Amino acid sequence: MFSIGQIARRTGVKVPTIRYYEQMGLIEAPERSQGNQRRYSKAELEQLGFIKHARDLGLSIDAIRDLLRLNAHPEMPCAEADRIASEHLANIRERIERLQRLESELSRIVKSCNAGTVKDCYVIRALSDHSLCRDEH
Amino acid sequence: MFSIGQIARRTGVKVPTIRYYEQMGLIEAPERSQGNQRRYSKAELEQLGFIKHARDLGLSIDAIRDLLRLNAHPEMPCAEADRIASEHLANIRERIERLQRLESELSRIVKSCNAGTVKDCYVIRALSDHSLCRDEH
DNA sequence: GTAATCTCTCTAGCGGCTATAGCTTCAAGG
DNA sequence: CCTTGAAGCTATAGCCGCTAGAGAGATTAC
Ligand SMILES: [Zn+2]
Ligand SMILES: [Zn+2]
Ligand SMILES: [Zn+2]
Ligand SMILES: [Zn+2]
Repeated sequence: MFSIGQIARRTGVKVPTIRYYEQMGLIEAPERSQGNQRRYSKAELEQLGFIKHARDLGLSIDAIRDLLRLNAHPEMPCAEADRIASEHLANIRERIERLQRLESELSRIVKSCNAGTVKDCYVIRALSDHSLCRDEH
Repeated sequence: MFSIGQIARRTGVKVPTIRYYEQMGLIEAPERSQGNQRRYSKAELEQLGFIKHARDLGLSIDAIRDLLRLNAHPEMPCAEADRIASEHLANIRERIERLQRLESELSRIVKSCNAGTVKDCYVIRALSDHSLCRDEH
């Protein structure tokens, strides 16, 4: 049996975050000690590790809840899990593309300023006028 | 003189967002009509366009506030504006790198599942075990 | 004059935590 | 057994950048 602090240290998830996950229904309310403190089993520790890793990979709480439900039914087909992961991947790719458009626009803007006064600053001018931009964002 | 709805349509910034920007100190409280409705000048319309463009480029409210203050002092050196833009660019580059690491990890994971049952699903296994990952995230 | 459309303020909610306050419980040392 | 200090408890509020809704009043077009 582990205290909340112990599983926090072992998984790298902070104590208030663990309580938050419980509230959000990611983890079941665990057993309690006589003095009402949370006591976790090894299985619960591992589940929290799963959640941590999924969060580190950028999955949302909702997506993780669905994945945990699937994980509890090992004989079901995994198509749903694969779909969640693929959708997340597509989402990440979109974000990368958007950020790359911003990156190219911003690096052009930053390079174009020859550091004079605000009145002549290309950064300021570019912000005032989207038509100076190369593409959309 | 423009109503809030008119500048919303012209700039593409939604009405509640304009009020929010006012509350956040990005734009001054404008004149009011006899019936207490906001009335904007052309200069204020343009300033909102500046804000919209800066937001579209991903700048934070705080950064935009600073840029607007600089914009009001055309004779000052623009080093500060350039610094804000460069910092933001660096920040975007970091986010791109992080997302690219996630992308490569996730695309590997998604590709590795041969769509069987949950018990054998590589997506689920990879989430349970970070040591299956190629790099950190 | 009336109806339709804006606009007003105020409040609450989103996601994913994080921080604080004021309390209780636990574990270790004497 | 008792004390002390760390750790845990609940409840509440705050972060960012909006967005949504309620219930009221203002404006505009016909
Ligand atoms: Zn400059
Ligand atoms: Zn632009
Ligand atoms: Zn699978
Ligand atoms: Zn990993």
